[in-house]
Amino acid sequence: MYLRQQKKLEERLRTVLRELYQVEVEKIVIEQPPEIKFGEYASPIAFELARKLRKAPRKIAEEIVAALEKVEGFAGFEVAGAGYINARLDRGAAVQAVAAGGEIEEFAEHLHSLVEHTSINPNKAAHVGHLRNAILGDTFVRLLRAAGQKVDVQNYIDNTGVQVADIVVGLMHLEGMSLESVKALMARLSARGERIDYYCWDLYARVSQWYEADEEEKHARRQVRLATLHEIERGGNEAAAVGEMVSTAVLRRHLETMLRLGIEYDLLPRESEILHLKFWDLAFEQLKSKGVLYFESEGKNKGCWVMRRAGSEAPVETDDPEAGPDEDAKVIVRSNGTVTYVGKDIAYHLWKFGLLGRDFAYRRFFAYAYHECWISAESGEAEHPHFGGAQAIYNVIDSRQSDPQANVIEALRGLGFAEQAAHYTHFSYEMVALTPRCALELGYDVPEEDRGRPYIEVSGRKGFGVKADDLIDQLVAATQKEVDERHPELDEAERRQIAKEIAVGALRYFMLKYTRNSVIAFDLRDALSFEGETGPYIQYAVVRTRSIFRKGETAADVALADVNSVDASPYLTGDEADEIWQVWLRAAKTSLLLEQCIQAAEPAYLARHAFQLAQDFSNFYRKHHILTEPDPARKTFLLATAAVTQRELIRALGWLGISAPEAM
RNA sequence: GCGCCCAUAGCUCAGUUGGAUAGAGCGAUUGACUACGAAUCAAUAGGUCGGAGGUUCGAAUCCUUCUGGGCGCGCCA
Repeated sequence: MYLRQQKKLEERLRTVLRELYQVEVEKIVIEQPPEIKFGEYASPIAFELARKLRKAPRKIAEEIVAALEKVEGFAGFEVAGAGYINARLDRGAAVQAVAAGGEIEEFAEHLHSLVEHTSINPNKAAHVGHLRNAILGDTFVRLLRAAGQKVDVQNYIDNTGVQVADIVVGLMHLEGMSLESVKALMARLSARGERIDYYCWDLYARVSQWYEADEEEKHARRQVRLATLHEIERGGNEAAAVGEMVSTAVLRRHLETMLRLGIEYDLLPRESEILHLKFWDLAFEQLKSKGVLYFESEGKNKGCWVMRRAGSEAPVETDDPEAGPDEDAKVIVRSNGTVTYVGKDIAYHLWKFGLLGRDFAYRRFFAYAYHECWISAESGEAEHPHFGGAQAIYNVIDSRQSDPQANVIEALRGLGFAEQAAHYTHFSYEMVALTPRCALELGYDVPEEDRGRPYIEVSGRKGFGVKADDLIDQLVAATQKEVDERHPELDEAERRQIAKEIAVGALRYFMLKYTRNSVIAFDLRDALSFEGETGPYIQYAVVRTRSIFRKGETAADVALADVNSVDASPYLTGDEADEIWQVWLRAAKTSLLLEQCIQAAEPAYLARHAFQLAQDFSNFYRKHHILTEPDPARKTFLLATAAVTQRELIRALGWLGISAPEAM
């Protein structure tokens, strides 16, 4: 409702400005006044026009207000302060509109989008940093779908990279295992109920140390690593088979971990197929023919195919032979003929946009309750969904990779795909780090020089960090304890279900409440908190509304339909009424928030909005007792207030991937 | 050396395109369960928005510069 009225007001203002002053204003700024008593919308447009029209802002505002006359849905307009134009909604009409309209008001373009997130190297357990990535990505997927977009969810698997090679080195060289004994190890772990990704977490840290441990052996050990990597890339040998087996098992564990948080994928494209299906060869031809890549015959990059780095100045046309080569250029093909990471990424992104001219084969990999997750393959099933060929893509990748991401975009633009480049979003976010205090509490050795730092980066290589499953386990244990104490009357299965929902709500909200470019200095105590600005606080508000309808022997949808027969306006004026109106106003803004979140690629806005609505409701709930209200018309209205809160909170929580339990 | 990000209450963070008196949560102090569930609510204290200039009717927000911190910048992936 709020967004629709805002657009109406915008249009009306535009018309008035045209008629009064013959001016076209590109952007009409409309905001919410600092206090609800000033109305629901405010525009400082008169200030902006003051200079152009050589007139006092207050005078302009008065003229505009006079010209606005009557606009449907608005109670009136007035001038305030030095020249603000304030608009008041017709509150009674607004309540009816909000109660009746449960649908999303405005849709962004109906694009076919592709969101890639999670993308954990399949060589160790997922940790808190990966959780931030997956939760951000999954939430954004839900937002896009809510806005009517068709979205494919992809989780890119680097199954042939150095990190997997490190695990293979660990198994085959440190542990002296063969393919058969690795199989036996996996069977043993599985029989004991141990997690393969946890085993790899420790092994990976050991291997990383082993490379560095002995100065004399260092070079030889690096050679082992490199040789293993090449065997894995080539395929068809024992190291590759071990890598394939272990990385696939770890990948399954990642999918299970994420499923605990309600996160699902449609496709797992793997690097092994990008290599073996020779995606790069096709991309290379395009890049060469369009002149994006050129062969360097001089300087430090002699013998390489390079491209101009994103953000660097276009080379000045010069005949000066002394100018020399662009030493800052990005190497895409090495002098030994192998392609770099960015090169492979360019090929992969051409595929994402349907511009490569080749496709993966596909196999079913993982079954969810309502759909299946597919994986790339060299040869696969004849029938499969269509993947790739998206109009817009979002890559959820941490901010440290902004340079390589910019280079991929630059390559697309160089190839003439300006439209695609414009719809390529590096959905970047800052890392999750541990506070030194938290690291110490978890039993890690923190070097003296690090103790004064604000935070310490999580590192899989060092085995330093909080594993995702451990964190979820701890959260579930903590919520289980609370639920058991509060609800001895419920049976165990119900209590377990509630505890799980609250734990997921706490974790997802914790990861979403920070804006993307703020580093999360992870603190276990904050993450385990269920009070204040947390997921459980919002869930609790919903539980309260459920309880009201249960006790009142009615239902939210009935309450929303009933308010139709009541004139709510008497209950919406005066100081006492402002806090009730505040609930309706906030509830009316969900569509606006959806639009803003998508436009800014920032889920945190919605997280905050949901919290504020829960807070408005809690405030209202304390002051106005619904079920004992003697005036039947007013009671109907108060019930509808609880109902609209419930409807909007459940919807917003759903987009955040958080469910609302029946009790808690 | 170059590039990107950050600095707002004791702590953790909001403040979206520049707009009215800079807001939350936690922590602190005080109060509220004989009414819909206290995982709650109310109240109080707490700020030269890192420093200095500038642009503007108006700056936490934009520009310049300095300080302090983080992250990138490879013929690694």
